[in-house]
Amino acid sequence: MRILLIEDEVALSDALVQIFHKNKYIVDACYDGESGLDNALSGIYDMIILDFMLPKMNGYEVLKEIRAKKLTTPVLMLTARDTVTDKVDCLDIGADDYMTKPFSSDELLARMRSLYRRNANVIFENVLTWSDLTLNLSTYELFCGNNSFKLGLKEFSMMELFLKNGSRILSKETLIVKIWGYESDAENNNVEVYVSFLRKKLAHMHSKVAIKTVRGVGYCLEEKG
Amino acid sequence: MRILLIEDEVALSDALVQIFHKNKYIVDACYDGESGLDNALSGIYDMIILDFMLPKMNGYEVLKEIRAKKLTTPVLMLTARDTVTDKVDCLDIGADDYMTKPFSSDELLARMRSLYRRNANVIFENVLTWSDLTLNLSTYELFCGNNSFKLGLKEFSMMELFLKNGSRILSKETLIVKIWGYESDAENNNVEVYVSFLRKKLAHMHSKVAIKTVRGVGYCLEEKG
DNA sequence: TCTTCGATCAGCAGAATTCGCATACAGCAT
DNA sequence: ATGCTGTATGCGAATTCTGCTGATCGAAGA
Repeated sequence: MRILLIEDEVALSDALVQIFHKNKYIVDACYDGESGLDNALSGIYDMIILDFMLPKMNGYEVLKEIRAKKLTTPVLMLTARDTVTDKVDCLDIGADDYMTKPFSSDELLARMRSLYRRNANVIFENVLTWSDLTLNLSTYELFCGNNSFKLGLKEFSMMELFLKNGSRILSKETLIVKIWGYESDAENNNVEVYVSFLRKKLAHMHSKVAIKTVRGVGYCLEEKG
Repeated sequence: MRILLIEDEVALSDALVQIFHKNKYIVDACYDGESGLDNALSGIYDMIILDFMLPKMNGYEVLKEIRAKKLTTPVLMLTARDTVTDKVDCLDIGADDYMTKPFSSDELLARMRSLYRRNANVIFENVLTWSDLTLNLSTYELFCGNNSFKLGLKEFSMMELFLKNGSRILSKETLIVKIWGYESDAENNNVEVYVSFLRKKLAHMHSKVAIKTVRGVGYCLEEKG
């Protein structure tokens, strides 16, 4: 697991880096908001540990910018500010957890494990992967080996849902609600058409993955071979 | 969002139910560990709020059992115990967040939103088990040991009913209503045909479970050996 | 206890109908 | 113009249903 630590108190930062190393994590440390944001946007991290009080740009702004750029990396806020509104604000703009100083390193590690466990194999470097498929969430490109396709918005949304759910079956109603929205008059046929488009592209790329239909129920991904 | 609240302090439970209602969440409340676990295993919830100190079975045990049954519903622990080891233990056996009493309801709601947001597009794994059989409600797969079968829609609905009712007898009329719907001209023979399909698959998997016919009444599951 | 008879059930195979697929085309926005 | 999106249609496939035959069960009477 690769971690980005954004924390300006050098003593604390160093201590955490040591602890993370002991736990076999790869860590990069930043000491101000701007460089933290730059590094975060590289998209290579599995988790970001973010302090609130930072030089140049505070943690709240960094987090906001990260989410505005559609980066989905899990963020754990780590701060001395413990008012409820601070916590609520951060959680609501996209933080995944929030710990107040002073804190126990064991608890921090446990919370990181918990967060990572739930998102394991789902999002890595801001792309979604499943079997030999990789979907870039920023460019809407779908990769399989050396081949790639740029997907349209609807195709992309559908592929995203499939990749996030793997072999779990998604009903057409679910797909309609998640892709076209709760109130829409999209019909089953719309789903079928886009499934057909995606299948065509998967075949072109010789992917091992196929979209399997479960008659009367919905669709799911399936790995061939 | 449908929430299961497992909390034995009635005053707190009632207050939370009110708060959840205000936020348009659907809530079911349980007051002890055993009934909480039963309800959790139904698999219909999007999130579980779980107290630690509970009659009959404590929260730790409930959580352990939930994860042992491969249920992936997010669980937020809510408890008076605030030692680090308690937190670490719970997070490591599968809790997604941990709050200590007393807590702010606003923070609770924010943490719930955060947890829900991150998993918004993921269908949680839900399974039903009885004896050596496990039915994955997300993939329509029926497992027995290493063997598995993908079930069709009607087979699946029937198996789901059987597993939910265990050794309780289900009449053909009940099965018809639940599988084919209230208004349908499906006849007893339809039920018999699908019972036969399922029996064939159970035999193939060498399951200890058999569908027993109770002549003139209906069917139920039976464990052999 | 054994036998008999009617009712109920299992299992198969082929028919039917629903459901899904692919393609074509029109509308719209960029 | 180009590409994305939504709608319509006929074909194809798989599940689901129906009808039938033989098997099994259980009650009642000898």
